[in-house]
Amino acid sequence: MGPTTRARFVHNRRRRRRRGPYAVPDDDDEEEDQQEASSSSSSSDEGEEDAEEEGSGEVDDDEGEAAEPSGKEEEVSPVAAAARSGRKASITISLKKVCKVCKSTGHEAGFKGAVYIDCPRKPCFLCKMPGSDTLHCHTTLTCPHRVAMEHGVIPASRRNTNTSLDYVFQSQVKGKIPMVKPQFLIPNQLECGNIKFHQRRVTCLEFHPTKNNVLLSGDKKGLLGVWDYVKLHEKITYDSLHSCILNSMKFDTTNDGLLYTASSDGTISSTDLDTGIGSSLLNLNPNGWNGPSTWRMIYGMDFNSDKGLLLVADSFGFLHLLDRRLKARIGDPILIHKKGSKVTSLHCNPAQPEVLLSSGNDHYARIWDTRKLEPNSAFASLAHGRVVNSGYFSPQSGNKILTTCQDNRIRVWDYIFGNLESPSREIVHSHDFNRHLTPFKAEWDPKDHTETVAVIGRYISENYNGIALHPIDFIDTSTGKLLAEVMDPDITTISPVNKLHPRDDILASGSSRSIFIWKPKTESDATEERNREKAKEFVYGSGSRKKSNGKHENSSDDDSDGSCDGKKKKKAKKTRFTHTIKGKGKSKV
DNA sequence: AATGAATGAGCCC
DNA sequence: TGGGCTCCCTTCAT
Repeated sequence: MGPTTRARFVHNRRRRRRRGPYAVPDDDDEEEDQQEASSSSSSSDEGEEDAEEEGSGEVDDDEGEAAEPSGKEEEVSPVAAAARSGRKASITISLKKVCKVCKSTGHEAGFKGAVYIDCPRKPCFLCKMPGSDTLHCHTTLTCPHRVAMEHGVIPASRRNTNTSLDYVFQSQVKGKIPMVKPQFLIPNQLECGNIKFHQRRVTCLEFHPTKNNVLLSGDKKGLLGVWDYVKLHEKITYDSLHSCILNSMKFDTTNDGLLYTASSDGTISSTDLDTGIGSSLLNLNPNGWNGPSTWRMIYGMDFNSDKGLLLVADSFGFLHLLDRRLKARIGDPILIHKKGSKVTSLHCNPAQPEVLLSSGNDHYARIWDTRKLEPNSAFASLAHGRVVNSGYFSPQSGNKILTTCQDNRIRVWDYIFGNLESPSREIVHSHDFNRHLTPFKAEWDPKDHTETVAVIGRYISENYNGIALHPIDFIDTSTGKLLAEVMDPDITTISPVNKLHPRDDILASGSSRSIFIWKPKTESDATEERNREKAKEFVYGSGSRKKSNGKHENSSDDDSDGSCDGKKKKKAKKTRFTHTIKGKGKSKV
């Protein structure tokens, strides 16, 4: 914590608190104001200490501080801080624990070992209900949705239940779903990991539609990687397709070799993967950079195979239609989300390609008929609590909708032609984020005929025997039940990008700059693992939440991978990848 | 080991 | 409507 931070801290005491949809009640601010006035003593536990803080003036209790390992904030001279802020030195000294989140005393937030201790004054980080110091409330650690994930479902408040239409819908849905659910294998065993193939974080993944072991990946720099994860050394990268974030990839369903890519540079590229020849299909910024207010970025894209149409949405709320053969735009752009707001994703219905689902920063997901597109002609507008990261029709019947919203809820609509006023289910799940990460997107398992299983990375960590890990969650969207948590003690980073193989039981995940391939555990894997665990006195994947003192062991991730990477770097600049992990028996150098 | 930067949405004025 | 400020479990490089 630097001196400037300290200065900001002093300054911040005057700030207005942000009020989100689930913001804590007002008394929080009032209390803070009282502290500022330092006149009346607060009724809270911290009151005494606050008074001490404000009143004690120049004295710094160094002796008391020495025993406080986490009292970093106090080490900075307030005089220096004040000097930097250009004001006369008004000395603010905290003697006791200071919460780095709410800046008040008496408690501390942050990691204690692998367990994150919440600030009791803040909303639950998972379900966003008010913090534990307010009436009837809890912190993230004790959130009912966390303790038992299967209780994370909030049933929809369906006013029109039991209408005759509902029965019709139900029977129609049921008619399309095979009654016998095939055995579902969770790809929970780390097969291989490719390290620093990408120089920036992975933003999208896609399996090749016909070549079974080929995975494509895009990153924040616009690099496209094509990788055969069985023949580990077969890798091709394209670095000149895009100049920044590769947001979406789609194969031409009529030509497997043709890949369309959408980027925040405002262009759509078409690349022939057999010849490596690429061409630009669309450029929304033909006049170059004229500042952020005019720069158009492309996030959502999908391909309508019936019409040979490419649907593209920009960061100003507009939808563009593109004829693939003519390589020309069709008609004028149409406003499909709030003007000036980002359209985050597009998806054509697999059963009826003219039906389009769009998601946006304007807190809505919308269903459109692309045959009669006009502004405000949406078939339905699905309201969400915050930004909608993604929306997908179910992969086979196209009858369901799955959305991921930054209000930490996954929403499911069971029948798109039914009552869409409110979702059939809301599933509380941690996937909101604050900058720096690729947005989380819950995605259907394309192989699941029952159209219930979805996969999504988890933001908040769980303490798995002393290591804070961020699992990749498999969720039963019909019940909200957590089917599986996929993680590995060597992967301590968050995996926001996940893709399930269209035919095999394989999961590809993108975590920061690395890509990982997961397969189901075989019997021998399981035995081997049990033995290893025994040896290590380490019960992996039990989901038990024991206290421990190992914080994020990020170093373990970097240790072997980084050193390997370093050696590779000397050899060849471009071939930075090829380091693989098989299983979890990693030897540290 | 501490620190800062990259970076986007929400909210306030 | 736009600029400015803030933010909670990041990640990585220096």
